[in-house]
Amino acid sequence: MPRTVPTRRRHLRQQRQSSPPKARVQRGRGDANRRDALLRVCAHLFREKGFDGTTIRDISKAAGMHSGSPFYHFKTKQAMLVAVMEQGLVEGLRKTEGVMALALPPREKFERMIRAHLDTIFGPGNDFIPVLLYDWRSVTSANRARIIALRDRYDALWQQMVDTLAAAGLLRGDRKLARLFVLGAINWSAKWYRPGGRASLDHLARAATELFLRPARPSAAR
Amino acid sequence: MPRTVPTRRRHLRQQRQSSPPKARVQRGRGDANRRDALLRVCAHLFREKGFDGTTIRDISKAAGMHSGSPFYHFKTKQAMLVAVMEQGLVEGLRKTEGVMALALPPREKFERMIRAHLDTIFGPGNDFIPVLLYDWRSVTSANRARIIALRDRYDALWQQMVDTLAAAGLLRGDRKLARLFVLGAINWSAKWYRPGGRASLDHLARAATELFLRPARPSAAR
DNA sequence: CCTACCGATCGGTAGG
DNA sequence: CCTACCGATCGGTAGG
Repeated sequence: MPRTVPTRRRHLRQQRQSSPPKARVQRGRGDANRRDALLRVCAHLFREKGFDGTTIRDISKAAGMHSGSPFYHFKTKQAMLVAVMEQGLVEGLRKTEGVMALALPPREKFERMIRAHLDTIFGPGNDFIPVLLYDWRSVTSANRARIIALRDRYDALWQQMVDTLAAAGLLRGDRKLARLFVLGAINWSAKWYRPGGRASLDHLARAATELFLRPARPSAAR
Repeated sequence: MPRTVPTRRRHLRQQRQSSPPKARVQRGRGDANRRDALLRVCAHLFREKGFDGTTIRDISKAAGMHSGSPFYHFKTKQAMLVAVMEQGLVEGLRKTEGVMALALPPREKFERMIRAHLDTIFGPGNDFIPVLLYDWRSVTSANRARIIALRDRYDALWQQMVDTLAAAGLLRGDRKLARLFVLGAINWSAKWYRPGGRASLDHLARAATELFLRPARPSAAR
């Protein structure tokens, strides 16, 4: 792996120090790539070993840096955690909005929503949302608000989906609790499902749909 | 809080050292009480701050001891974690077996099972199972087997419940996945439910039953 | 991003 | 269980 243009970068930093404070992401293109790679490493390690269980030195080593270097890209370890979660939510939100926008019957759309969510959890390199799901506890209270705002948008999409299903008679019971139970069942799969096993993600999505939804009312029913 | 009979205890330890190795729980009744209290403290703190996020000094302070003292009761911090999980499983298992033994129609029994599981998660002082649910990652591979064995018995009870429901036509889809989804939905509630809020645990159990089970077939159906 | 380093903290232990 | 303590490690920083 070639270390890209170190001279240029050092030059940019000098500029930054002498110029008035102008946000911080002023570092040039190579830095942004490096930061992304570093963030992927963080997501992967946080998922595997937990935030508290992951060392700056773990991260540095996995990213091919020396132990002090991650702090060139992130101010603190906590900032790495927050960045991981935000990136995960932004991507997941984009994907979920895409599915919600499809013109599909409720049942098919529900299955696609679940499938998309499963991909967010188990897709290759998708370690960002799992970190959110399992290390929320480690997020400082000062940092929670921004993440919660994104998360609320995610929940709103799912609530909309559940309401549609309930209105169509495909799902019963308290709608808000239904949303929480459905998402919980899927999120929990991160604990037991391993990609590459017998069941595919398609199969999981199908099984969840069968479990949660009633058959389309044929003629009888209410 | 009176410090109970320290002289007696010291005496017992002397004996233990001069006698042949005879397991380790030979410490007298006062010690056992103290150990239980210590374990409750561990469970509480592990649940709140995570295993990695909890310090021996946190534990010591909350238990009213000095920093080296917990190691009189447990060999390592890891041993505390394992003890917490095992105690949680043993108690949960006992409770669940009790419900399974009841002579009830499948639907009612399912609701009771869920209610019992919710109590295991949210009941006052019940911090043991939540630690198992959220800090499995911190369990050393050498210690996993014993916990898994207990866990398998727990899962077997639930599988039996789900199979009964499926046979009665109250639940559809892959049975093993159904068990995982149902338990996942309930387990996940630890993330969002807080006791003392609007909804009671009874309400949760009812809502989950409504969501997962179909209405008893009235006359039509297969 | 590397080098060299620091103060704080952590799990654990000896010895009583 | 207390006292006194240790070696290791950790997040983070100055300075280039």
